[in-house]
Amino acid sequence: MRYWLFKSEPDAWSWDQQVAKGDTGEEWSGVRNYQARNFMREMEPGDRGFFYHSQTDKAVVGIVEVIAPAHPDSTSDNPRWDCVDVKAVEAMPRPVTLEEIKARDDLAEMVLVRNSRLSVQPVTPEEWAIICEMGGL
DNA sequence: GCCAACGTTGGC
DNA sequence: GCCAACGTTGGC
Repeated sequence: MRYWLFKSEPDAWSWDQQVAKGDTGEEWSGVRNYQARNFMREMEPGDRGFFYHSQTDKAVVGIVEVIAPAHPDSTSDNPRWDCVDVKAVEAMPRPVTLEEIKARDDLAEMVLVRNSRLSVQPVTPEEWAIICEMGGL
């Protein structure tokens, strides 16, 4: 099982909207970036991911699970764009902010810190454990 | 609202 | 195949 991070602008798709979808989940659609798409193609059902709010929040707010492998993105006519389906698993008891993440030496190598523009990215098991602990899980 | 970083496009 | 121009993202 691998770990990931999914970034979303809360105005476009928020954690609350994800939670409202329940176990049915929702397509992680709209990604139009090859690197991000390629990561989604590597995902398998059961993989876990952080749900990160960019812009106004700039914080990891919840955990999602991949429930369907990569398939064509229904919001694109172009067959090159694939996406996975994810469902909400649980909210972070305390959101972990970008500021807190940046303040830690042991998270300095996170893609979130090094390449802030990538919207779907891998997370190492070590990073996963640290952020879960910071978030009160 | 600004700007840096990055990805994409298109002319050559 | 290179690179300049342009558009977008996201932190500040």
